[in-house]
Amino acid sequence: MPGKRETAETRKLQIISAAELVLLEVGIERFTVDQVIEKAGIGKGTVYKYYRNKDQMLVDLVVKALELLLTGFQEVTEEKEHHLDKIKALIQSCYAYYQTYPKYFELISYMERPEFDIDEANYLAVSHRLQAFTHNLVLEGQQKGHINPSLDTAMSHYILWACCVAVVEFVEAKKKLLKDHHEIDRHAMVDTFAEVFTQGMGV
Amino acid sequence: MPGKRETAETRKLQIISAAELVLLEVGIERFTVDQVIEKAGIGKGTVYKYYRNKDQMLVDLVVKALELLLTGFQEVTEEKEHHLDKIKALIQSCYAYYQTYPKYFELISYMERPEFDIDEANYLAVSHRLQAFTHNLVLEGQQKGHINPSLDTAMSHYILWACCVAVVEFVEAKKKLLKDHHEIDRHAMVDTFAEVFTQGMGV
Amino acid sequence: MPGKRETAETRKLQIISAAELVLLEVGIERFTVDQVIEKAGIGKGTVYKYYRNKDQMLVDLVVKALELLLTGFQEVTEEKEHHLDKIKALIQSCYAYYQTYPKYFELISYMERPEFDIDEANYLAVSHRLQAFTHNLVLEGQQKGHINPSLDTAMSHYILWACCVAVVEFVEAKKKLLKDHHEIDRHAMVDTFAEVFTQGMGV
Amino acid sequence: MPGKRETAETRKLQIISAAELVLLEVGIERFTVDQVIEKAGIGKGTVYKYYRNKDQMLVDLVVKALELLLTGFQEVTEEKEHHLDKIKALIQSCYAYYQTYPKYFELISYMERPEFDIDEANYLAVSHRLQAFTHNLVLEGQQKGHINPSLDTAMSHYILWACCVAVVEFVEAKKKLLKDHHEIDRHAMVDTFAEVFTQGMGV
DNA sequence: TATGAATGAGTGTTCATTCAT
DNA sequence: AATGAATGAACACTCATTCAT
Repeated sequence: MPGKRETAETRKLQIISAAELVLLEVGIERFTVDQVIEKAGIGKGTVYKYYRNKDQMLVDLVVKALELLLTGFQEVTEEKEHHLDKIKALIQSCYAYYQTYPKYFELISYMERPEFDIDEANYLAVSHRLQAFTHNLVLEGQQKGHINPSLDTAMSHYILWACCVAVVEFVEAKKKLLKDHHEIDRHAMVDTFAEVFTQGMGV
Repeated sequence: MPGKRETAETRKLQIISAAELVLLEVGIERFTVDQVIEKAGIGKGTVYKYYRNKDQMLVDLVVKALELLLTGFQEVTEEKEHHLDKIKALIQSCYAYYQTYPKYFELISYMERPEFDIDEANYLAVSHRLQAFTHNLVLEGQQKGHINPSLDTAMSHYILWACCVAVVEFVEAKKKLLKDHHEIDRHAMVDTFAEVFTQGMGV
Repeated sequence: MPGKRETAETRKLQIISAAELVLLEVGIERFTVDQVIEKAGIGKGTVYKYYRNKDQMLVDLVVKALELLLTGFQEVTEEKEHHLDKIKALIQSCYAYYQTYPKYFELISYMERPEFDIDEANYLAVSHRLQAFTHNLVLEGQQKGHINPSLDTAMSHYILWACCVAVVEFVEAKKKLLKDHHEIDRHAMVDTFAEVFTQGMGV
Repeated sequence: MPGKRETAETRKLQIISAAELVLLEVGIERFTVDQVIEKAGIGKGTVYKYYRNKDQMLVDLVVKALELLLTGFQEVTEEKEHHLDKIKALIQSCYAYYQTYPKYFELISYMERPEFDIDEANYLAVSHRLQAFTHNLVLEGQQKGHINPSLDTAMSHYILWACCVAVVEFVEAKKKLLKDHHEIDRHAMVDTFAEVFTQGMGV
């Protein structure tokens, strides 16, 4: 009985690993179940035994993507002392994440679309951890006197996260326009953005 | 078999109106030409007489959406004196726009994806006007000593625009999580965001 | 009344000239009525006043194409004395025609497809002139003792015409295979073909 | 919703049989996938499980057509001793083939159009066998002293094949004209053609 | 007479999902 | 439990022909 349970676990792992490969290869827009089963070397029906539908697979994938993002956040903030530096590092790390895993970022945005309305324990869990992490960052910053204490803590971390998303999406989307002003390189832009933002949060 | 004769102007209006209804109903992701012709009560071929392809229809739609957004920006900023107040108003206006026309906002994001690379006069024009508007806002703010002069002007307006996008997308996407803390209403969040941001840009 | 008649003639000429331009530009496979009216600068309904349908336009075009081919035949055979040389020249001229007007040749083949079964005076007329020309060539050759007199004259000219078509179509279709043996150039092939054929018809 | 389960072999046979029926009924020019699935009584998606696209179906069909043609060539030439007789028989056989399977012949021509540039093992194989067969016929004829040794072997077989195509296409296309002279029956014409041609190739 | 706006049946292709084996 | 053959609704787009003006 535990054996079967492990087999089931293994199967799901097998599927999601294949799905990950497919996603990183072709991106969410051209992601198909057929490609997944080919990569996994299993039957099509099997996928639907473990995942109610395609979207459920994507949920598992986005969980992975968010965990990776969170890990990155944790690593880069550890290295800094001052909390405004931590925040700056976090924003930069978010952009770096996009550059390394653009397909993952694409997925995260895709799954955030309102029609998804995901109600899955794993997803909610990692979302919550991400939320807790940024929340904590702001809270600690306020306790240490690095961040404006009049800012609502719960609110601040949403805004922080929003800015991370924004700077990435916008910088990339505006690639074309930026060509006209290519004296402005993207990293400088990210840095300036981080600067303004931390400035605004400071005491 | 040929239907009613209409002036070209009328027909195009009829088509784009139908397209707009479809967009507002189902969103860009489920927008199809078939739905448009059904709404408009016209033949399929007719659409392709007025629009080279589906994307051209979307361009017309996005131009409309951007013009509406820009008008909103212009109106709310006029009412303010101090440039940091203008910026704050702009950010709030952006969010209000999203609440009123969420599908339009979705469309704007959709069309910004690099694979579109739109080369249409109307689109480029309104894009440019939007760009010019935010650029000017920052520039004037710096000249009046309201905005930190060490900020690169060209860069600032990109960041400004990015933040508008961000606060909207994120606040909405996280609706679900916010339910847990619904003591935080979204407007307050937008206000705080605007506050932080203008603080960061100030002298 | 004669004025109107001439106008009608003019209109037809206008249409067919535009059609010719379109054909030579895009070929029969992508030939559309829309392109014709654009080139001609006239209304769509007008075309259907003068031509029952698209195929009738093609008939007029193929007549033009066949007349051009015949003219070529007449010119190159005039220069030769011996009738086997005339035949050889005719075969070579046919290939040259294809090289100069491939789209016309394509059209001729297209219109020869059995489902067309053209019953149009102009087409039958030029077909007949072509037939008469080759018929005469063989007949004279026989009278002068250059061509085997036991060959049925009426039959020979069909065969002659068939070979013209063949050598062209085949040489072109096999371009790819010929690359493998590109020591065999196409002109040499045409020449050899003409040689064999005249040899076979000789006394 | 999924229909009967069949072996892959059976299904492919079922599809290609339906495709064959469609081809023989309406010809290559009006051949559509929709007709095939209707004839086969299967779903549209099923076709695309077995054939990447429409063209791949046509390739399978043309392979069948070419094999049939080659078999005919082999049979009729075996019965003859002298190589010029073999060639004559081959030309006649080609015409007979056309009379029996005109739509197949049409298909063969269609697929030879340069834009196809088929890169499929089966097709290349049968093409090569056909090529080898005619090449060998000429080569042996030369070795036995039946065919003019000064003729380039590689070239001759192209010409031979070209003539086969020609005599068929032309004779049929000119059916209408022949009616005027219907004292000339088509078989006699083919015979005469074969006569002239072998005469030309002889020593 | 001339127009040209309107049509809609077709066209090849995709892919998430089902269910008999 | 695992399969994978089968499905068919969708999709964007074309173009010869019609007919009200």
